Amino acid sequence: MLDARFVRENIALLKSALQKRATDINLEEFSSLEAERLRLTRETEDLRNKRNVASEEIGRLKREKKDASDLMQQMKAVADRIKEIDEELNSIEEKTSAMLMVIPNIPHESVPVGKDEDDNMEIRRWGEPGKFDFEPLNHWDIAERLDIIDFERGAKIAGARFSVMKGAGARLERALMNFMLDLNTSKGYKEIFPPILVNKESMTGTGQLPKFEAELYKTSDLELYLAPTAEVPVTNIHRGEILDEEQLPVYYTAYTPCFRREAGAYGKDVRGLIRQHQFNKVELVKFTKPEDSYDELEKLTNNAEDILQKLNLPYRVIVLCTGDMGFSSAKTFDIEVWLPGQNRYREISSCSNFESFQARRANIRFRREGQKGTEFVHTLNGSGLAIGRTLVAILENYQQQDGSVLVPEAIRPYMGGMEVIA
RNA sequence: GGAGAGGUGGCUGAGUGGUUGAAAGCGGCGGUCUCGAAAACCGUUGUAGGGGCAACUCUACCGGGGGUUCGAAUCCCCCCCUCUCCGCCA
Repeated sequence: MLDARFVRENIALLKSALQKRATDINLEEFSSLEAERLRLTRETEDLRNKRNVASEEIGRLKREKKDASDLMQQMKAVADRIKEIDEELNSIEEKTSAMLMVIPNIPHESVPVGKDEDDNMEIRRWGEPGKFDFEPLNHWDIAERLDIIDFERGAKIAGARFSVMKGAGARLERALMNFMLDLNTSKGYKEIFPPILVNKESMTGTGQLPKFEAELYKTSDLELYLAPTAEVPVTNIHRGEILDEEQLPVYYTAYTPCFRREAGAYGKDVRGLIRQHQFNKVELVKFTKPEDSYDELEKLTNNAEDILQKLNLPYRVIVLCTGDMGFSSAKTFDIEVWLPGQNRYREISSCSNFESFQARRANIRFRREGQKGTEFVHTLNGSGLAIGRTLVAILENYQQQDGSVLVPEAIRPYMGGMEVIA
């Protein structure tokens, strides 16, 4: 969420920023509603002041056993008027906050302007895509041959886009979680295991609601949603809090399952593990001072890359253009891993700086040493990494001609020393 | 699920419907004292939004939302959360 005052005072700037993001919000309407809101606020505050003064006087008169019925009569009228204005104010605020809630974040100046994913820019590559002297298979073919992922039974149990991990596949899934959590915590991220069901306030705090309800699973008898990413519960840890300057930056890492409806992705990635309704992910989350957040974004991205390097998986880093960025983000780097079975790079991590956008929604502030007042923190997060897609990358990059898959050295300790899945 | 108790400032904890933004204590900050520190003493110490160049001033906030009243932390209703006991359960 953007600051209401900022919006009404920067209409022009916003217009061009929002154009870049291919959204249309009626900013003039917002502005005039805001002006009305301010006018009414002043009026009601004046009336309240009048009433407060009079009420005190009434109290004094009564203590002195004098008649106050005249004044009380007058204040009754004032109270009615206050009520009237407040109702008007409520309806205006409902509108303005609803508008404010669906305005996306303003892209950082370093973000390339573009329309869609074709305008994203590659920043760097690491590793060489491996050469195979046989035709590399898709991960679902590899997995089915090894009987480590069962898509059919996943569909039977739950539906399309669900799967059952079995044997060495299940073990590998677990090994990857532990490997990533251990690596992340060794870099100073505190391990978190949060609730996976979250309330509406949390979803609103990080920006999933109110705009993206269709992407979320919601429980029927309770107002609880299944988290689509650990970003939601972990960022909301500090919702409504004022942090001390010396606490910052705060680093968290969390493994959680993630649940996404994938509405509107009907034709996409229907086979395999790439796009599932339920998947596992290890997330990195940071709370920083505003002046540090872009350095911290670089570091966070590097931390995610390090996981791929330790697994010796080739990848590239791209910066998303204005048209492809998520709603809440000011700047996003995607890390894409090389998948020989698809002969292309696929997203495996998305690292974003939300600046104060989420912090303002979730009201997460900090206080500078020796200074009056508070400021919003900047929040960041990135996958470190998506487990299922990492497993896919391992299967495809480490596959051998005989259909077996080598276990990357870094995770052999987590696999009980297993060197090959056959 | 049943029965009860309670949610007040960074923390502990008072609060009869009328200077209560809120006693007191602790903590924090500043000062006096000291070579320095502790102790003691004095002072200060919430957030947000309006107005003003500023000093300052107004408004709101005592879990959340409604209501009663000239006036609500205090009374009424709904919701949320915490605690205790019983039952059930991993």
